[in-house]
Amino acid sequence: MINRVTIPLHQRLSDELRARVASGRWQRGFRLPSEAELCAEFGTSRGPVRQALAALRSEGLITGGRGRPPEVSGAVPAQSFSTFMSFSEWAAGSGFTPGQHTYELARRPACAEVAAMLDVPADTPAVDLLRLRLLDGVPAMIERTSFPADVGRLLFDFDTDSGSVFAYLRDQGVPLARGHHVVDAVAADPFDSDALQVPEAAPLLRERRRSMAADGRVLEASDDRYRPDLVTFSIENSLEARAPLTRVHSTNDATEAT
Amino acid sequence: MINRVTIPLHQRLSDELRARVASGRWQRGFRLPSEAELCAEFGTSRGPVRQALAALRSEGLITGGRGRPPEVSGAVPAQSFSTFMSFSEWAAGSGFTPGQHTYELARRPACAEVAAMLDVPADTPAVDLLRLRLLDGVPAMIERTSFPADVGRLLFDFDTDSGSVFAYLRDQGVPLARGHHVVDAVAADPFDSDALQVPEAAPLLRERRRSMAADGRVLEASDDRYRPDLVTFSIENSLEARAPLTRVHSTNDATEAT
DNA sequence: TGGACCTCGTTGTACATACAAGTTAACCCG
DNA sequence: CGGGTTAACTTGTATGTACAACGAGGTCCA
Repeated sequence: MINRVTIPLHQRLSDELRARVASGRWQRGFRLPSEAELCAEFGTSRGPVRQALAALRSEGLITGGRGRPPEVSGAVPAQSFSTFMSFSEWAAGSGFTPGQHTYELARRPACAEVAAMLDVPADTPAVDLLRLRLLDGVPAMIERTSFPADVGRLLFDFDTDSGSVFAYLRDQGVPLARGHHVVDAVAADPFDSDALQVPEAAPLLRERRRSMAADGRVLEASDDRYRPDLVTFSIENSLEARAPLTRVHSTNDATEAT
Repeated sequence: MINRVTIPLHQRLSDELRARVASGRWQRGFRLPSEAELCAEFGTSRGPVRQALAALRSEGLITGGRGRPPEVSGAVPAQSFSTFMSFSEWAAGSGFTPGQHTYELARRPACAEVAAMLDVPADTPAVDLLRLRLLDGVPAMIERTSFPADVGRLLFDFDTDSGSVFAYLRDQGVPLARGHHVVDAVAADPFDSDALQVPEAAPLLRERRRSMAADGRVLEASDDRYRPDLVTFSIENSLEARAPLTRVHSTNDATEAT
């Protein structure tokens, strides 16, 4: 039974503060109320307020230090687990219409590479999914995903052209809990260049991902290749907060600071 | 005057715990002592202990939840601000010998791109630094960095072939506090391919960086191009902890989990 | 023997308090 | 009028307490 009646107070606070920033009510540079004022407004003690502010700070949304009330940094906010894991959710949240075209959904014995990524013996049954992902109808990413058979089996009851595999699997109870990502660059192979409409051997931004359950079992492994003129990754770090990573639609320059 | 006599308790605790993991005394999967035991060991209250554990958790070093003592996750630990900002520090910490060869250190009016990155008017005096970075003597990265004149001026008193510009500037009192990074992929231009010893138009992993003071003034802007077979970026995220980003030496595969 | 149940230990959440450290703004004096 | 000092305010750090939520392991009964 799912028991979601009690949302912790500090989380409700951080959600509320996040919403005020997102709505534009609190603009960049806005000096937010002191902890004491927030306590008074929400009728709580300092603990939850500080916990909520710490969460926003770790996301890079606010800055500030001892003696000075926090300020809205206006930086790119860090992305939650599901937003970072799901292309569809990320695209929708960024104001684009995500799309997809499925080339292949196949069950076959795992080849050596797939077996290594899924952490299973070679020739174990696996399910491979090959899709082209679109942003507002424009080809943006080639997605080569493999699943263990018991997870991939679910996909044959799902229209992979309809939307988010991540959301579907989560709704089916697949306990995705952690992700490990490696980002590098590769040259487009003939298939990539044709699908993404770029010259052959053009540089692509590649994210290799392994998604795991809490106990470490690999539930999904993927090789995603992005058109770097369309999608990049962005990081904010500072002396206080370590670097959270976000995937960002690249508007052909890195100098979007106003 | 630098006043560093008092290191906060929770930070000493997290440093100690981090050290135990790094030393191998606490291996992957090790179930660490309960909060009560840690309190007893260090003679503190639960507050600092929880603060230290929260720091480790946000770095992805430990996992765990309600009712279950935390466990060492064995994941790639997040990198601190200075480790992530400094190629030299990162390389040394990863077990490599960093090296560098300076092509050019020049003072000239900022061109349009540099001016935009540094957030100054065009033709403002700026200092450009062009260096090849090495790992164990192997070309790994091309670094094109620009500084405002008052910061770059310091470099003319520094041997840019000797080591870390980041550490030098920090020691000179330059208050680097925040970084904004954008990662994408580009094709090697003729100069890149010659310096990095890769074919022309080979894909390179690019990190564009703007380093700022706490008040937002840009103190450094850089375009770093990595050989993707030598350096990649790595991210761990989870339902609890958002994604910190790390730069990782790529050992030609992404499946280094044992 | 096996399964349901309960208890105990552990972490998450929340409140109250106190002091230290840094920032800001007002104030006073030259 | 300007500059330095001071006082008030704000956040960081730390302690203590209490209860809720959850997991694991043992116990008891069928």
